[in-house]
Amino acid sequence: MSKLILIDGNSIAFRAFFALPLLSNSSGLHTNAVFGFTTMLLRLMDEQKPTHFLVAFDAGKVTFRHSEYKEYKGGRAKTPPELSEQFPLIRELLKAFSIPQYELAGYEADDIIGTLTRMADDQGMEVIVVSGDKDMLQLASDNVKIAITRKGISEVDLYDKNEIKEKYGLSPLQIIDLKGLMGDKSDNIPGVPGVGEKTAIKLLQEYGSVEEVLAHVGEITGKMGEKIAEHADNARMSKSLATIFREVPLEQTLEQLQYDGYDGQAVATLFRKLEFRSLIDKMDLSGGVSDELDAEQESLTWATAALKPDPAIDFEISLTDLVAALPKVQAIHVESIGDNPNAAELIGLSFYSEAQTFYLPVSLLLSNEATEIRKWLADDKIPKKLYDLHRSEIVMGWKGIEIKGVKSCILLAAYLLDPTETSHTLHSICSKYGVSGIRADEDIYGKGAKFILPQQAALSEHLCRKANVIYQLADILEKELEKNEMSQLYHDLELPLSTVLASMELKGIKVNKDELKKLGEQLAIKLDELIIQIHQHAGGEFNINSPKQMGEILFDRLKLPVYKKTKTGYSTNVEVLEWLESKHDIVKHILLYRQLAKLQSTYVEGLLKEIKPATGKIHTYFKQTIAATGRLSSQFPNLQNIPVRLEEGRKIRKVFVPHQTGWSILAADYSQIELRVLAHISQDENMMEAFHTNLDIHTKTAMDVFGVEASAVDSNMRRQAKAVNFGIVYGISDYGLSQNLDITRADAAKFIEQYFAVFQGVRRYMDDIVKQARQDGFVTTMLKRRRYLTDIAHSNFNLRSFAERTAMNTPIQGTAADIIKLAMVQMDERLRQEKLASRMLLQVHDELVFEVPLEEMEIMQRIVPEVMEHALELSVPMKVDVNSGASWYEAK
DNA sequence: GGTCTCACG
DNA sequence: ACGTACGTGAGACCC
Repeated sequence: MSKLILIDGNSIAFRAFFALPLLSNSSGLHTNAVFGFTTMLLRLMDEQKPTHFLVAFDAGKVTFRHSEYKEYKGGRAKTPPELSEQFPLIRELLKAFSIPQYELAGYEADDIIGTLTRMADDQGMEVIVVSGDKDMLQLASDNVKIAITRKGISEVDLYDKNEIKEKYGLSPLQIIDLKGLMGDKSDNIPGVPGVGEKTAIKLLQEYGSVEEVLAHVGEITGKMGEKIAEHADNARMSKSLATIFREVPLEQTLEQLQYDGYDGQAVATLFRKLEFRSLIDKMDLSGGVSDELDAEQESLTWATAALKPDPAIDFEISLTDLVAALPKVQAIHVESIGDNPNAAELIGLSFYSEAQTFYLPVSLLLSNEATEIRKWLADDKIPKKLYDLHRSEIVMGWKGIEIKGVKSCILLAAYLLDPTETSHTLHSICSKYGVSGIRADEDIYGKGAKFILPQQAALSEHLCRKANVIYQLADILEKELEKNEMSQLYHDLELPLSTVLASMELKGIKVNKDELKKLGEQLAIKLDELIIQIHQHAGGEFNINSPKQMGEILFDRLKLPVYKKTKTGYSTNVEVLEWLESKHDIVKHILLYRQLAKLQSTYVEGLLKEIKPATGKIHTYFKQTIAATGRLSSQFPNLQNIPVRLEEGRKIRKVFVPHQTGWSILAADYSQIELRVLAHISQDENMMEAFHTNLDIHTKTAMDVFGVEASAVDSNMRRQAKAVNFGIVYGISDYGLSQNLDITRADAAKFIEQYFAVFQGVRRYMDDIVKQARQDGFVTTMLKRRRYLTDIAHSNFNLRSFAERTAMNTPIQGTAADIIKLAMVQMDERLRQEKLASRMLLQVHDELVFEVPLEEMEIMQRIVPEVMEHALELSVPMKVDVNSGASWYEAK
């Protein structure tokens, strides 16, 4: 039997657009509505298996309904440009799927669908109408079902005649009368004021139709009757507007809507352009690319890579043959399992050459017979390409094996090309750049509890394929980097940095475990006392760690005033608690409890878990390919957020000590690196002058903003000026500043205005960078690091404002990151040159931490600031403060 | 897995 | 009219 699917194209596009976050591909094209539309199509095809198909669109702005009622659809918000630009893509999508599409001037999609529904119904065809608009329910019949999207587009409610009866107690045609009485805000159809769905249904169940209701209006008592009588004309017109016109003069015949499926190649090509990776995988289109490339595919910059034939894979190769094959190897892959590289299990290596590709399990790699292979890996003069140099060096480093001569790291390159990309797995990079030939790790290994290593043959094939695509991707990505002028950043900074980081992480930092345990015991005593006191004040026991229970105690039981709410209930954060502190004695105990509980769980217990028993050290992992600004982040554990602001927490730093007795910890931090960077980038005369004369920048800001002498700046003025400076770096807004300083928005705005009056170069920079971001779609740092800002021209104020602040902040934060990274690479080099035993241990965004033997203390005190201050020359001097002591705590 | 809270620069 | 400061990671709770 034939089955016809009719889609209301505009309605589904709108639904998809508002249901999904604003996705966009790497060229800044928004794709969320297209994506939603696509998933809808795929599901319909899969579940319904239609024999006939059509997507109808509204044509133009004016329809016959406007001549009837010119306010029809008036007051509707304009279609956001982010959606408008997607309509051509949706048309393209339908073309790729070979699905007929149709529109007709003067008519809406509803009318086209209504007409076709009538025609199909007459022929006894089964029909499914898909829309987000409940008006469509009027089309239901024995053969016609209506699918209405629910909760965005992920689910639909399928209505047939009976279900409409069940849900509304009305026949399909009475849906029109329902609209006539209750109106429709979104189409600006008035209906009868005061009549909602409930009342309308009651009336229709009693009288049957709008006309009958009006005829019996005398019987309807009270206000309701008057209202209906008064708005009788409205009701009639509304009904007429809501009626779908089913006699559209169509050129399309039902036969023309026959659907015979689609060409996978055309769809795959479009999906690649749109970067619908998950869909490409789902449809298994990625593996199917064969030798013949169609013209369209050729237009993709990197599609040719897909031409590469499958590698010849040898997993039964002898070690002797393998060594003989090494000179031709161009790419390798180091496979390891586990999130934490310092605890990951090394599985094996694969090697790619044009002639053959082979796999070497870890057991063989570590055998005596593999010396030649390890030598090859450690040979700096043999160029290699791989994916994730940083992780590979750590994993191999734990086995005592070095990798040198790496000229390409796919992960690093992909990150630099777009640091905001959510995933940089080898598989996702392949999809993005049109390289086929590997499956996702998850496909091979499963995930979570289901994780399992496959048989040797399957494992070997998967890893060999990885080495193969690494080889293919290297060229593609490096050409892109070259285009973006990022080659130097990649080769001279980020790649060497990977090695520097790996060596820091492998060394680790010594932790005084006994001291840490002692701290934990002291905390436990205080926490126990606090728990008792808090429960007493509360008049009963509850879990203080549960924000939900805490909220109930404070606001329901103790009836404290509610200051702020979260999405799910009462907010109980520090800001709220500090506001409540004077109102109840329990609050100060809670505040102290929170502070100490954080120390106990995150820092005492958390750090204890990370100490390697054999060495007493902690080995963090600095992620090099996560932060959108170019900063590093630290994991397993995070050593970039060890407490410092409050003394109780700061004591945690006492447990970070040198790994040998007689050594010291040396910490060096940049003073005001971000504001110095801002002074340089903006070339603001006043600010540059301040740094040249080595003034305290916050005091200087206070002097200028308040118009007073240095001697007249009190601590409060300096504090406010400091907050303004922070705000400037973050991309200032009066609202943000007002929150931070707890002042009115108007006062905050005045501050900012005064600030810009004296720092005019800064104002110019802020204006220019936003303009430039709008023009280019991205911003850059001094070293050409790039961040795309897809929302910079968004119609939504919040999204656009956020993008604008990001445009202001990223060049500053990112350049600061560039500078300290440069300093790290140079410092590593310098330590080697000077043959020093001192070791670099940690980086905390503007601070480097070293351990230093006594005899090197003097030279390190000199060298470290020298290297850091001159890592990159700016038009203002850099300033670095150096401190040393027995632990990180003392090095302040 | 999402939410809240809080630690750092 | 809109209603956030920029960038991270981790622990606890709760569904």
